[in-house]
Amino acid sequence: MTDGRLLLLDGHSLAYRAFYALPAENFSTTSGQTTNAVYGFTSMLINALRDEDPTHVAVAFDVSRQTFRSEAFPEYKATRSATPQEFRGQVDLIRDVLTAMGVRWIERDGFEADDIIATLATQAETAGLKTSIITGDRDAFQLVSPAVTVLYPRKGVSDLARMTPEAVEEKYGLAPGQYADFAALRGDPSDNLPGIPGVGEKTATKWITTYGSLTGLVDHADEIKGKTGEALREALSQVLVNRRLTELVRDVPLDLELDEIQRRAIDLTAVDEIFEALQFRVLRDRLADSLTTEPTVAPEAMSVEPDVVAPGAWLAWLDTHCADRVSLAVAGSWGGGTGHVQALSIAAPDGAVAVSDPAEWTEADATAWSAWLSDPTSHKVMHDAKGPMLALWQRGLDLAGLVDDTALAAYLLQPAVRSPALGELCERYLGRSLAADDSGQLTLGGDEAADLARAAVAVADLSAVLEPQLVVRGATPLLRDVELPLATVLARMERLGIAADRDRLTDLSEEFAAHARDAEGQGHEIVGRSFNLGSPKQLQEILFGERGLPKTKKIKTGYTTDAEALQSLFARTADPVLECILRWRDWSRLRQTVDGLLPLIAGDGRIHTTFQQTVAATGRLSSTDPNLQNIPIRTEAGRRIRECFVVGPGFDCLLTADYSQIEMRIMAHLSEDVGLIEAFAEGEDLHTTVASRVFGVAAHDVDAEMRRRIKAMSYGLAYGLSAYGLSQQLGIEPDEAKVLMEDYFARFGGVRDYLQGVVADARETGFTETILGRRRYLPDLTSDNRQRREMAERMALNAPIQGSAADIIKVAMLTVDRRLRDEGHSSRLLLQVHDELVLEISPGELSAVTELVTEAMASAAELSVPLDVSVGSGRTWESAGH
DNA sequence: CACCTAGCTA
DNA sequence: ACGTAGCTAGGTGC
Repeated sequence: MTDGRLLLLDGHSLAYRAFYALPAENFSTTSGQTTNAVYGFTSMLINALRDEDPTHVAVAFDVSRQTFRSEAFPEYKATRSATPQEFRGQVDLIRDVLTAMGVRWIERDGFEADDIIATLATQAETAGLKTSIITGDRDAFQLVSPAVTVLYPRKGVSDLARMTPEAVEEKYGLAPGQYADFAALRGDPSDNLPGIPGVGEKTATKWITTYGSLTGLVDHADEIKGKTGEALREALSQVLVNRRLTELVRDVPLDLELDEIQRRAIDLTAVDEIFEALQFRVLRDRLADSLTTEPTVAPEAMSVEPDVVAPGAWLAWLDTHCADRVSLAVAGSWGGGTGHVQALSIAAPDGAVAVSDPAEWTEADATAWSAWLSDPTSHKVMHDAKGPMLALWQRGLDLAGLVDDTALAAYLLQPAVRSPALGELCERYLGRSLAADDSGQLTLGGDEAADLARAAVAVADLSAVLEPQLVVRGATPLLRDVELPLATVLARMERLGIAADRDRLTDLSEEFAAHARDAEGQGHEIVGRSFNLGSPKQLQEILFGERGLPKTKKIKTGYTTDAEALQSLFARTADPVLECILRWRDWSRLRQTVDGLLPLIAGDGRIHTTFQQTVAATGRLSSTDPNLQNIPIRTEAGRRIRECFVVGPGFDCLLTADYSQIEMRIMAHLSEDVGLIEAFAEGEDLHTTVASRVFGVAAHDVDAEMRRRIKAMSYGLAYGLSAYGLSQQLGIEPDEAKVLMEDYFARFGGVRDYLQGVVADARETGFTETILGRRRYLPDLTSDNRQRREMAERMALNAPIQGSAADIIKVAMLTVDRRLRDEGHSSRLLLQVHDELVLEISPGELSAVTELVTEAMASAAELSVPLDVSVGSGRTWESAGH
């Protein structure tokens, strides 16, 4: 039994921790039973069973306050206030949970849970077991040894400090064996054990380390000088009483063999029953996951022997094996709207696998491949097909008949997992490793053919595993009708790119750089020496050190020097260096943006971004290399960068079409708030209409400030804005912001009810959902860590709104793309910027395409308010904007 | 190379 | 601690 592991939990102390860590209002059943302590305890138990993977497990409880300690020292724990009513019943529920989970719990009259734990840990050490103890009582630190670790909840119920002998030494400067002596000297207010006046942890540690132990200290008590020495001699008898109480009993008569606390299989039916009664849906799933999720070490990759297909034999091979749905893996590279195919691999449903190098194709092979790839009735499954599609296009090969994409499928199942790389999915869903690098772009290394063949097989297996999960989830239409066809539309947009005015960008770069140099020079002159304006560290030294400016908001590395802080400093001190820094930042930022774009202008004079379809947890797209979704627009100089995105040769103009206030419209739709729906129906300026209702004045009496506040409030709502945040943004007192929010909700109560409902539902189900059923899982909604929990709540507020907007514009893009092609237009979609589409318009097509785009966007979803679209056109992105 | 700060977009 | 979702650049310290 050398590799046995014992897990011990202190039932009462952990339940107490949970009771105070988790807000009771978030944890009660519909019948009114408070469950925060049960939840927190059970959560810790499940985590520990998963993380410690014990062979033996037991939970110890205190029986009553009558113990040998209270007999020896009547004041022991006498100041503990009465157990709160809502806590008491929960201990019984915890016992029920333990019974259902097959975990033994132990209590003994006259002893505390810690004594039982000390006894079992001692027995286990003798028997050669390693022990992990989870307790909120620091007295257990005395048990720590090479064989015994204490896991002490640092904060809440999920953050455990792993107290090994080294950790105890580091934290207290003591060996675990000295802890009881130390605790006796320090005293313990929560146990009502008096300490020594003037002696805290520092002095206690010093004495113990100097004299080795309490006995050693007592022997030399007379030598200790000063007030603390006197206090020690005065309190000596109390300290010795304390010492008897802090020592844990290691030989409680338990009448229990270690065999009896061997971990048993969990009775899932019983667990389901009690978790159902406690309404612990999330925990149930977590427990089920922890039982089914297999080893952290991925097993061997499977071995695959691809067929060797002779040159000229591909037509026959494809004919024989590829009638049905097959998986296709491509090795190569792609990005920036283009790519290169190195090799292809097919895994057919009949088990046949083959790898092909296009460089070795005969003419007949090329024809066979081309026909098969472009045949929409030959169904293919791929992983992250958008990139390979670009590479295939580059070779003149078209791809059709794509019926599944495992990257998109995995993204819909778990959108919060960034980059569903094939290797990771293989380990997560198939429990085996894949010999491909993390990028998902297969590189042909050592045994290149075998690697690629393995990828093709993995894609087939993954697709088979993911598909039923999507069906259960109801996400199949989202994959089949939205994400999958969108991948092709995005690939087309990436391949097209947008034309850039290189000369103009070059001029801008020089001009912006000159302005930046100017600001830099002035800054150096004011400070009297040269320094790096781009270094927050140097700025801090100069501003807060040399120039003695008032400190700004604290950040990890000191004090912030962000624009907002510097502006407020300037308002107070008028220090001219601040103005130089801000000016330098503005110009160098613009120059940076321009300089980032210039090298990305391809040989065709166009910039080809890459749209990421599987990174944003809400369902949005993102854009990289370069990011064309954050091109400046707010400032005049910034807009000059937009002027460098131009219509390409042979086309008439660019057209931009954007949804106005789409998020507020979605809010009106989802909340069904009558007032907000009416406000949109009126067709007047939304924020003015809303303001007139909140402030109870006529629309023409709404002044700019009123409108500004309401606009900020409306937008803030969709982000989970607090009264404090609103006050910060508006520059008003928190109280005033609170009143504003109350007034707002008095008029738009449906919005408040909806927002509250979203969070409550998400806490219950574990996820939020968009209008197309796109989910976002938010396990932190039940976190005991307040910061994480509140963050998750804000995400829950925002995800359905931002995500539904993403759903809508994706549908619109599909319609626009399809209709442009179906109706014979050569105008084309180039960019998407969340609520805006940018198109390049062929001569003579402007009015038809304007109508087409407006119509497609407005009808992309049927909401209870109209979807308003505004369009503009011009020779540049800037002049097409509005 | 990873992290932080800063700043741009919707 | 206090408004969501992204991407990129430069500085800093390992």
